[in-house]
Amino acid sequence: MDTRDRIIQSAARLFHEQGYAATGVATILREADVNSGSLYHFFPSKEALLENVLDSYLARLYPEIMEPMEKSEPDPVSRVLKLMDWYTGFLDENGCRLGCPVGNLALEVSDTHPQLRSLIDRNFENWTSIIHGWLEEAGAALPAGCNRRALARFILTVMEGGVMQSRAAGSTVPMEQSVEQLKSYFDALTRQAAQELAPIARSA
Amino acid sequence: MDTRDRIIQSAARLFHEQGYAATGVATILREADVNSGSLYHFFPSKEALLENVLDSYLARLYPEIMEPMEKSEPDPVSRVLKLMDWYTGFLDENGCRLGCPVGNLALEVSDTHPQLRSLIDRNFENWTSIIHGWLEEAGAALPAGCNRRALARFILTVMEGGVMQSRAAGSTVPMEQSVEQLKSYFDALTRQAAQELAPIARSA
DNA sequence: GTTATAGTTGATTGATCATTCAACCAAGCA
DNA sequence: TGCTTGGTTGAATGATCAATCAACTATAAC
Repeated sequence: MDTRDRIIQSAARLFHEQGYAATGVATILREADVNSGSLYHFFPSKEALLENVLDSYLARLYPEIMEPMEKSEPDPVSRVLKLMDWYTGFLDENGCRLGCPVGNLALEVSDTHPQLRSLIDRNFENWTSIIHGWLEEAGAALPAGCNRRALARFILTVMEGGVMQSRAAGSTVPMEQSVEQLKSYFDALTRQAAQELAPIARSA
Repeated sequence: MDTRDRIIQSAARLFHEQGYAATGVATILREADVNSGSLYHFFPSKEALLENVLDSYLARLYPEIMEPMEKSEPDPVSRVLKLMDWYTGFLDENGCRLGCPVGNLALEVSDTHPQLRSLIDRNFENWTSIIHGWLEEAGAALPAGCNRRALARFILTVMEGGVMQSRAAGSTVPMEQSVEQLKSYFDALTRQAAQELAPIARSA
């Protein structure tokens, strides 16, 4: 890996573990085994470095997380449910630490750094668009009148909110309970969709 | 207001606006119009000061936000829906900035400061317990088998996740869409509860 | 009036902060 | 061989960081 990529990788890891403000440039330099001059040769500032970290997150979401999901699970609704479990598992594997690198930055820098805010937003939009695609792919498995864009947003909302509480609790319980509720909502939606398709059938 | 309270108030405001790491003690001193010796007379460290800020959040949630809600809206289900709108309104009034002071800190310091993490958790638990109480109060308006504790957690999850995305987007749309979905879930639950109460009646 | 207690003052500490820069080096090309 | 380009070195900068502390003041107790 070349110097530039090594800097981005180290910065990404440290920003994720410690946050943006709490991470010193000196620590990034040590971690990447690079001198300060090299870092400032590639990036004009610490903020610009974070911009590149966010760019790399944006570029990697689909090929590294979403595309493998598509290949391992053909049914779009099951795939969405699987994704929820994947996030819960990720949280568990890390002992309820770290969480979402983009979400962390969203709350830390959105108000004070407009440029970064917009890049974070693009990351969220990208995530939402992919899931939106899956939900459209689900076709009649979801109710016809269901706002699938809003539903995709809602899934991200629940993932981020659940992760936040689980990190604070030091336990996966809040995340699991949130996912349980979201799945119960999904159940209601798919049941409604099934009824729309077969309006004659009735439950006892 | 005495010196100690002035320090806590200024610290709370600045931590909320800029984050914990990004806020310097010198800025707090200037804001509170206090000398450093005074601050360190009351609080042994910046971290201890944040602990007191979190204590004050914990003490103020019920009397300042939840109790007024209870007094203005007697029906517990309507009250929960009203609370969602209240958070959306708060976000809007602040131009999609600030967000939840506890949520911000949860993502910034949970991993690195165990003491603070536990205090943040207590704030979330407090919030959840109050809403859990409301949902129990709702009685048969919700399905008998519904996990009301998990549902209370879920509402907090959606609030925090929605606020995060709205701050990143600089727009209330993500928050509104998330609340819309949550209300639709609530609708499904109350409809189910109504059916449990009147099992004979059927829809066309 | 004396003495203790609680709180205030603000200069000072050494560490760490992000950033700069002149010197240096290796590879490619003339 | 000399020149250019892209990258590296690491000491140095001034600002800001959290925290300290000895001196000082106001209040209350006796």
